[in-house]
Amino acid sequence: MSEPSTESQPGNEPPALTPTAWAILGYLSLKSQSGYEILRAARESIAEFWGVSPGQLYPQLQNLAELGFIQAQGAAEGPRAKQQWSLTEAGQQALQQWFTAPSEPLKIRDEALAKLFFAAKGGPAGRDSGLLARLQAERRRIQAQLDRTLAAALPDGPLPDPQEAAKLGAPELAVRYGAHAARTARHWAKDLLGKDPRNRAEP
Amino acid sequence: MSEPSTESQPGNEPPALTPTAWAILGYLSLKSQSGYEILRAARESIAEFWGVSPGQLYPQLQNLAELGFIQAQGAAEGPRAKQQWSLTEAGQQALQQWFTAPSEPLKIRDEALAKLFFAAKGGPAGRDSGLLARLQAERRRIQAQLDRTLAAALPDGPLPDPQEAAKLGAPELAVRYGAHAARTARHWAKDLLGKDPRNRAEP
DNA sequence: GGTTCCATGTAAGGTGTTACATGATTCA
DNA sequence: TGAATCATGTAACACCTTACATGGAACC
Repeated sequence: MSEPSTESQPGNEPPALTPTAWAILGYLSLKSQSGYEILRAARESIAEFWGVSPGQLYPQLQNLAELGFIQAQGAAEGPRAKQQWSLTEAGQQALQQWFTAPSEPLKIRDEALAKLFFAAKGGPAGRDSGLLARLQAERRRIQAQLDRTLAAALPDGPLPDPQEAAKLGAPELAVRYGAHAARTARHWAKDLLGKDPRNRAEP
Repeated sequence: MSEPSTESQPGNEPPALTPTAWAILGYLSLKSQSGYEILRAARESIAEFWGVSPGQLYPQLQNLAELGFIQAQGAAEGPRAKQQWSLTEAGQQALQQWFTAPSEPLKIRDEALAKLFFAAKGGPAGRDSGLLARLQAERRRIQAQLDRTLAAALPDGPLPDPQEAAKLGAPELAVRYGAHAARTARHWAKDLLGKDPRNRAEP
């Protein structure tokens, strides 16, 4: 009764969906595609911080279709024919509500860090024989993965505002932003130069 | 036949245990304690990157006891009396093997990052109305959590070698190491000064 | 004696991964 | 036609979290 409207509004609660389901809506908002294409795209972009596996994806496609958030592009031909999916109006609204809602806290499972913790805390046995050094080397590998993760979320294409990013405070993110800005500048330059045949030699 | 010995050696494969089980062995290697104490300790230290929940902990205590990696300190008195556990020789060996073995890859589930990804990729609708700015602000919060996570693994107490840490290369970890070193220096100073009554006023 | 916190344990449900099964398509 | 790859789907299992149930201990 007190609700001004039943139309979903930006401030409304998003529906309760699984992580995989949100990934589906997200990818279908970019373009209509099949489940398999979503799987491949996810593996190449968000996999590091937002895992998507087939065992979850296909059931969720059915589920989202029943909820009316996505719809099959054409009638399915044959039992296992390729099926294109597209986002519905309701799905688009749900996605916007998801964007606006507060996020789940970050979850990490980092085995190398756990080992480092216990080995460093434990008796001198742990610190013998280069164990700590090797664990730290493993941590460097993990850190590289974190870099990839952040790079995936700050892609070359659409830019966060530099002034916003500069205010973020966390040194790591600032560094990352610097790298990102440099990369983007290269791309800009490449695009601009590419339009002029005189500059074709320049990478 | 070709194995030189059946005694477990540093290079051997560790037994297949769940993450919670390794946490138990790790904490019992520091001191004998009860399941509840492990739960509390984990909440205050490794929780950010190595979750431990009661629903997993108590069954795993039984499991590890059956495997002979831990043992009950005294006979259980009453059905739900407090029970102390300690690490066995076999448990200590398993832990050492775990330290030495390669680690599972880092796993992250970061909802704010996923939103940022799709909102930035999507149409201009995503970039309207300060949405991106708000998502970036959420990222700053997440970054603070990452800082806490790393701080937990580089505690004040036992130090990784500064020269090793300096070689890590990843700027974020280097920055973190700097903060850690500063904090440790403060603690050292506090300890040293504390021994001399003339310095008691100094924090 | 009742309340509060300590402490162990269980049940239910959700999430996720892997491996496999099956059918379509393509290309040699 | 056969093999490889695309594509969908399922089953089994591992793990995790939450919420709850139960009992002991301490304190008023």
